[in-house]
Amino acid sequence: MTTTLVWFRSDLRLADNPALHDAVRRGDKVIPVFIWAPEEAGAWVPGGASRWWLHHSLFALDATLRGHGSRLILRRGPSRVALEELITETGATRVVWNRCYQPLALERDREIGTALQDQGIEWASFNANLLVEPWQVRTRTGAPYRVFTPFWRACRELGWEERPLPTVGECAPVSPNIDSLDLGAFGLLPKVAWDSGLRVNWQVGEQAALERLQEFCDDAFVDYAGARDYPSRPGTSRLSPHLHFGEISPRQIAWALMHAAHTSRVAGAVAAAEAYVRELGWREFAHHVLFHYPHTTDAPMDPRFADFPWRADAEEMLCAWQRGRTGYPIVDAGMRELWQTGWMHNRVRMITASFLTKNARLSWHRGASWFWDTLVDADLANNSLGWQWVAGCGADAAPYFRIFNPILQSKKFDAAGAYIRRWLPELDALPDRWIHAPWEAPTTVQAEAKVVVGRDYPAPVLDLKATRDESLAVYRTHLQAVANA
DNA sequence: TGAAATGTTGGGGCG
DNA sequence: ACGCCCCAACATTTC
Repeated sequence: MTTTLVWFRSDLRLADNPALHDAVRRGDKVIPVFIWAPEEAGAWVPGGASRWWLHHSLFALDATLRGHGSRLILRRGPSRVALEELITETGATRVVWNRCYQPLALERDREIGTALQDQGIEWASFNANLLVEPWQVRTRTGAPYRVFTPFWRACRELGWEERPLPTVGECAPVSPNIDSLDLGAFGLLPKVAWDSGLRVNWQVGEQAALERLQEFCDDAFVDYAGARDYPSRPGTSRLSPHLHFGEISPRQIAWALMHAAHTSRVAGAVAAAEAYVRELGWREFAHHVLFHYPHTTDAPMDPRFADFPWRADAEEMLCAWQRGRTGYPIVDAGMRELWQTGWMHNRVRMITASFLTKNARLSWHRGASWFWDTLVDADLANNSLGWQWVAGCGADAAPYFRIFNPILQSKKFDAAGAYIRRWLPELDALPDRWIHAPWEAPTTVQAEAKVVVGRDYPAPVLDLKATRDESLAVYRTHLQAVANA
């Protein structure tokens, strides 16, 4: 009987897991393993919130595997060394994994594949985490896509009709002689307990992911298109961290949603499901772009922005933004939601990112780094694409003149201030009329509400109109200069 | 998945 | 009744 190492990475689930499924289907003796090798991620070592999630997800995966008669072997990297040691210890002759697409992970996996082959170890990799892999679609000229709409059309034409794989059944036990590190040895949990907000907001693991999907399919998704833009409403699926760690696959989500839509009696259910699946499409697009343009984690995709004059002397501004102390309630509410829960509503991500890159004119990279460290769903492909999109230097990016006005956005999408009040309790007593721009409230109103701007809540750190005008001028001048050069 | 500036239209107040 | 002005509401252009 073949002993097979199933190398878990970004696929911490038992259902719709092609690598695991393959090993079990063949009747191999399966040894599930996870290797903690943060140094292999280069500059993008998982941030604090991601590590917190990973800890709990590994705990959950081990528990689930134990329910199936197996267990998860934990090892420390380098990945290649750890795998080779395990091969020696277990007599495994085969290694399987599901593909990752970050530039450094791809390189590592390629090297490991070659090394295994040289040692006569069979290996196989599978697609578990994307509807369409980056090399599966090309433009007519054979180039990678740089624009979302044609990319998505090509993906739809390709189709992904295959039904998700079922969860695996009973697995052979893993010999007690095989050592596994204690999960605690990875040091993933914070040294100081800043994670209370994460604990109360999230249930980690495959089971929780499936429950959240079920909940979304049962009711919320039919209102998705109408509710997703309102941060105080529970209109989004909140599946992003589960997706990032592979506790659930995009195929499972797309399949479950389309099934729910086609059996729903609600008019427009299919259109609603498609609107959601389109967002999965942006995730696919981000992976496509990162695969073909691997430098875009750190450099702008649009070369015209290589020497863009981002503000370099605005550390105080960055700090105010990070801590949610800009004086603009919708921005601060978002940044505090992020800090406390490891997540931020997408509409507010756009507002806060526009504020940082367009109004404060700080580099998108500064924002990307902060999100990377604080988001539980931090994902290299999505994060790089999203920030470059807002900054105007990415693939299919927002044009430079698209600048969000946080006050208008706030009035439009949080009219009653429910979201603001949830994250900025100090503004609770301000009437709706003033909640979006507290500094405009008459001093008597401020006193009445016990929120004096400058004392209980920051005065605005920048002038919206002045920074907007300045930013437009800088972008225009720069792009003109580059065009003439 | 923007916002501000500028242009156009049409109803109502008014002499 | 009529022309004129004002301005809200909407449309278009510009960044």
